[in-house]
Amino acid sequence: MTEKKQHILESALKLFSKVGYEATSTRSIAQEAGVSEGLIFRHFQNKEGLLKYLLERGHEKLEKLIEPIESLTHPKVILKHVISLPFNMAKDQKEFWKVFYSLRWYMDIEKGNFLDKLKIKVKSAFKSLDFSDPNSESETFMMIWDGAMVYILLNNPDNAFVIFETLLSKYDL
Amino acid sequence: MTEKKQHILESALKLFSKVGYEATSTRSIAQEAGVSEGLIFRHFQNKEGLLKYLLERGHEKLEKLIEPIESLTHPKVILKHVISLPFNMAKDQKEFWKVFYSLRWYMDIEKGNFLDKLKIKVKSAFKSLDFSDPNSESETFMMIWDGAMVYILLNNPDNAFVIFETLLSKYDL
Amino acid sequence: MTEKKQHILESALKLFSKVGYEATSTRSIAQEAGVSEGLIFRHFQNKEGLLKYLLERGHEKLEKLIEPIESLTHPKVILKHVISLPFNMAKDQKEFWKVFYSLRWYMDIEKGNFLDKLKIKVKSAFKSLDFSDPNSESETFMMIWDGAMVYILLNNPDNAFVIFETLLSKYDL
Amino acid sequence: MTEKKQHILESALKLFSKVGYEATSTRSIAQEAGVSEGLIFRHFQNKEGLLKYLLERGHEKLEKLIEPIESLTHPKVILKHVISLPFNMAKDQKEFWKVFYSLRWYMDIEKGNFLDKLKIKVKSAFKSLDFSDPNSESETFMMIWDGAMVYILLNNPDNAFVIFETLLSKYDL
DNA sequence: CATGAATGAGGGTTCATTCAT
DNA sequence: CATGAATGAACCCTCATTCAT
Repeated sequence: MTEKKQHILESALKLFSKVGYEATSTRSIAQEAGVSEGLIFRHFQNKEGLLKYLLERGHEKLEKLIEPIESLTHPKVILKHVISLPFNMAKDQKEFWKVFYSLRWYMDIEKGNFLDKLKIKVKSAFKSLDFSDPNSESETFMMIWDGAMVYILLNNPDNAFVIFETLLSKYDL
Repeated sequence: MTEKKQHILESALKLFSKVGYEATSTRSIAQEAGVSEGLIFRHFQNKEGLLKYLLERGHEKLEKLIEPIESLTHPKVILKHVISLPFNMAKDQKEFWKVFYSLRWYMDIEKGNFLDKLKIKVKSAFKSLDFSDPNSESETFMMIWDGAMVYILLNNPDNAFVIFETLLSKYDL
Repeated sequence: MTEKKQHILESALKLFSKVGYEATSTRSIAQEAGVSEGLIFRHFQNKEGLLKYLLERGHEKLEKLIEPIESLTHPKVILKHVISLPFNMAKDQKEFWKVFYSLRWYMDIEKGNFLDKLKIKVKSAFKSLDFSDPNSESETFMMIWDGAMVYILLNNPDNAFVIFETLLSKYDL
Repeated sequence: MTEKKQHILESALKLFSKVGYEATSTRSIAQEAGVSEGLIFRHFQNKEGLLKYLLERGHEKLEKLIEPIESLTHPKVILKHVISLPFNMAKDQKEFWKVFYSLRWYMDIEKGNFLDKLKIKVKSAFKSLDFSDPNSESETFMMIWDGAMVYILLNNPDNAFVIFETLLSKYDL
């Protein structure tokens, strides 16, 4: 990974998350990265290749986020940990999620294993807690999780903590 | 409103919701509508004008959705009614929301009064129910509402009703 | 057929025949035609579409060249008429053939019916003249015809008439 | 001549003859040769340099083809020998001629001495045979020779031998 | 109201070529 | 000798938009 390739990746993520994938020209990426336009195509084949690469790298980072959760056992701790994720994101994670969330409306972006793994963990937690329908509970929980994610990303709220607390109370966490 | 203008609107909404606003060319709209490309610009000035028009018309329809809620008084009935909205959408409403939800990531789309009115109504309901922090409660409630909306639009699930029920239980509705 | 479309066709034929299809940019065609580059694509879809159109039009013109030959009956007159074709070409026919002859090395350009029709006529002539192997004779004749065509196009010779006569003598025409 | 340089030459000849000089990218040559793109430029300065080199080497090989003819004295033997050349070509000679023949439409490729030497030899043969106009005869003969060459290269025919015989009969060879 | 020819800026991409290593 | 990262000009093509009819 050369420095310039890295620059391209950073600039692309930044621009994709700021104005959207479609609205971002390869020209603007090159400019932002201080690089010739051709270099983008040498490294990533085409614009979509660059996007794919970005998404893969994003997923890899997310996988690492999940590891500490995997080893948790107490159900309420699990749920609390999962629901806290949207409220604790680094900047580049936010950028990644913005791209991801805006793209899923029109592109087949397999969420990879990340959200699935999360849901499985959540479901087992609800099972442990003797919920009558763990399936629907986990589905609903993840739906809310998604809502929280979107809320954070779009509004960047000051009162995130209060929302978080309110959410916890719904599940007695 | 001539018939052709109507065709343009329908085609645009269909395409915007299917492939996205940016990815939809005025040419494809004209083709889909069986109309010359120039006519789009005669009627709507430019592509963005067409979008704006579409969004306004969408909001108008939504306003009508809200009217029956406005007159409700019992707080639990209000909440139930509001949270049921994502689960009861006509086809063109879905198309509208898809466009709206995908666009809000990168465009300044004033949600208009619709969501605000809904939130106000919800907040007063929580107040009536003596929740300690009606503000955060309504904020959280609408966040979940959003999550439900996205969930329905993206997954078009069979088990929507079960999710709906699960959601109701969280608020004892 | 608008005037501008006609200009594009003329410019394209001119440039294709002068520097070759591959080496001719759509930009240069537009410039030569005094037309915006986009117009080429509106009228002909893409560069290859323009070429195809040109080739078809060329073939149509050739078909007309063949008509007077079709009605001939005397075998020697037929052969003489056919072999004279390369030596009697208008400017735009020359341009067409240059494009055609340079392209056939790497592209599947079905010669259309023109050369085939010519060969059939030639074969029947050789049959009438009681040649022992009319098939090979006509094949060879057309091969020489091709050689003459190339010779004329590439060298634009002054002594074309002498060559023509020399050729006739080979077949006692 | 390193092995890699040789690979480049072979790959270039192969690709030039298959898809044409213009349509062949230096990248594709490097790939085909299993070599870095930069190496092409180290060895041949630029793409045209590579072509020139190839053409020179081709001509050198042709010179060797001519040597046995140079020493011939009997005019009919000479003519027969010359006209047989198109029908007896090795694979790489064919590749060379394809490149040569497709390029001559738009590039100044001095045919080198090969064809000239051939023509001179042919002319002297016709002189020996007391043809009234040896000049035109040799010109015409070489024109037919060219036609045969093109015919062989483009059609790769099974019946080449019959054509050859038919051609001989035209000159009582 | 409606068409469709026409534009020109900008889109993604490929190209031959250079240069530090 | 050989690589491969990097360039920037040019490529074909699509876009939203205009305008005469």
